[in-house]
Amino acid sequence: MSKSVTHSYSRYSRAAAGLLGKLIRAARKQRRLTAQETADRAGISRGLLQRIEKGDPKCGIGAVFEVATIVGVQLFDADEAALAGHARQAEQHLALLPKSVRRSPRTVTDDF
Amino acid sequence: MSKSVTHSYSRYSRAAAGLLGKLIRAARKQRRLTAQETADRAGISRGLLQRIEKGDPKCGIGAVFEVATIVGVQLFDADEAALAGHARQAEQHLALLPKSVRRSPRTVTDDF
DNA sequence: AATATATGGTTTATATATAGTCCATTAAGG
DNA sequence: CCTTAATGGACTATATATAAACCATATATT
Repeated sequence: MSKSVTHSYSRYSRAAAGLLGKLIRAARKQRRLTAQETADRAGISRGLLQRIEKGDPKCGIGAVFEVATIVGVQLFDADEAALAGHARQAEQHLALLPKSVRRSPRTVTDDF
Repeated sequence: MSKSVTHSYSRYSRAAAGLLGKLIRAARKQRRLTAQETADRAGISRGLLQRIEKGDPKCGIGAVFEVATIVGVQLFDADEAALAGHARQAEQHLALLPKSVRRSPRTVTDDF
């Protein structure tokens, strides 16, 4: 038990995770899906689903997205086709940028 | 090494995680942020940032959202205020739904 | 009201994510 | 070019997420 670092997240991140959890829970209820059934379909445990719906930031993003998909919460406002399009666009954008960022010698613009 | 279950995610979930990673990476380059610097600001390791940008579904959603916020990728199209609004709305919606879903007695509609 | 079931919250054991190194490669900028 | 830094990819130790089983409570349905 050397030293737990207890990472803390920004208010926004916590709010985002919490919101997503609430949306998922609302969507699940709307579809009248049992927690157990939803967890089974997602291939996760009921306990993990509880934490996801509670907005626990330590849940794997894959599990969260999986559940979101199952209960019908759309990420990015998109269907899979649009998803692919976005990905392509993101990649093209990347191609135009330098492959590695190099900081300017003078101390960086780290303004607060 | 008893038995790794190797959970598999749906195509959509994987696509979503992958897209988010690409968006994050593109945004980081646009802002000319070093991987190390970004990781430092997010309070995570550079290795984890790499996995996030690669779209690894096992990354914690809190870490992903934190990085997304830092590099300026907006989730849910919203600022923090709108986030709170969404949360309120989701909660109100929940209030209207039964607190526990009950499956109809006849075998469930589990059609494949 | 009675009954059956969904949910919330524990606990424990195990798998695995993460941090923190390391090294090799690449590419930016002088 | 040459130098310096950023990146990608391994590897290890440790913290922790997850599954599974459990119990108590609340709630739906008869």
